[in-house]
Amino acid sequence: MPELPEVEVVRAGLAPAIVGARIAGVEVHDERALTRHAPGGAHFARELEGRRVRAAVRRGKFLWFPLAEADTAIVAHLGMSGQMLLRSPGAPAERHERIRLAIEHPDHGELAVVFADQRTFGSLAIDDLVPTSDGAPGGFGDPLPVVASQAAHIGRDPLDPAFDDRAFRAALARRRSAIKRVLLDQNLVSGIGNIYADESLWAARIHPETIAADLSTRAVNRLLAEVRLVLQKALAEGGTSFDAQYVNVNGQAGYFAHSLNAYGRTGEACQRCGGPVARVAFTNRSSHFCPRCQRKRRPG
DNA sequence: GGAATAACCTGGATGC
DNA sequence: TGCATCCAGGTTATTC
Repeated sequence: MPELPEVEVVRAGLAPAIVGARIAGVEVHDERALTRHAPGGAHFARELEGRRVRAAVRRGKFLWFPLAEADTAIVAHLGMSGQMLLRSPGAPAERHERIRLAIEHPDHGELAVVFADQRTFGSLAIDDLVPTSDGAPGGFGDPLPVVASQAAHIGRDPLDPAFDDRAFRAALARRRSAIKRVLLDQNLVSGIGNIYADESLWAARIHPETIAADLSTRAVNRLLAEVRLVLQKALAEGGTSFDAQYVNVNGQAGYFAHSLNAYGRTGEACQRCGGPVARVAFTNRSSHFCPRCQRKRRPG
């Protein structure tokens, strides 16, 4: 499931090939991949053909590719199973291929950027760039203070230099929801999904059902530090892959699944205390944690 | 405005 | 073997 590390691996892999490239052709195989682009496939293709890509940018799980000499960008969200793959021109269609961009790069020649998506929760769109509310760069990969409008509502991610730790602590102090739910709220802090929420809470020894406002300042600081460590480590290992759902632009899996301590380890011994890792229902998904060393604490 | 929940979707795993 | 059901989960609309 692509979360911040997986999306960043995709961005970093695409950037050398797509930045500076001219879009020579667009093939839309499945309009469901354009649910965020209301005018439809023909409009999407017409607007992109002949344009040049200026940058490859990410905030949280959103990617966008600003177009040169324009205030617009191609915005991409991978959803649960989206992939962006670099292929040779004329390469056979990928399974679940939805959209293909033919590009021409001044150094790398002709390439194909393939958007494939099994569960069709992901999408591409052409979107307006709008000024950031804080004047800082819109995301990683572009120094300009603009952000794709579809990503403007989400918070900055914990690895963003402009992330405001103090505002995050203040927001948590107002929330009476479980900390796990708050970590998944992209409006507050972006880039964290179910896997890295479980891993960060395990590392910080915080029970996922702890009310956010009940966490001490010290606990919130510890959690933020662990969130950053977990994301950076996952990024260094190429992200988390359980199956073919997440791969980099070359179709290769990441290695962080081998480093998980809580997520997907139901019944196994906790790497810290030896107790069994538990799995409990959490809204319409699951939480994994160690009941022995992630105890619910009294407020304060 | 905050909080909670359902719906969207496909394919692998599981049970009968 | 074949069919039905469950499960995975990011985002958003809806409801309270």
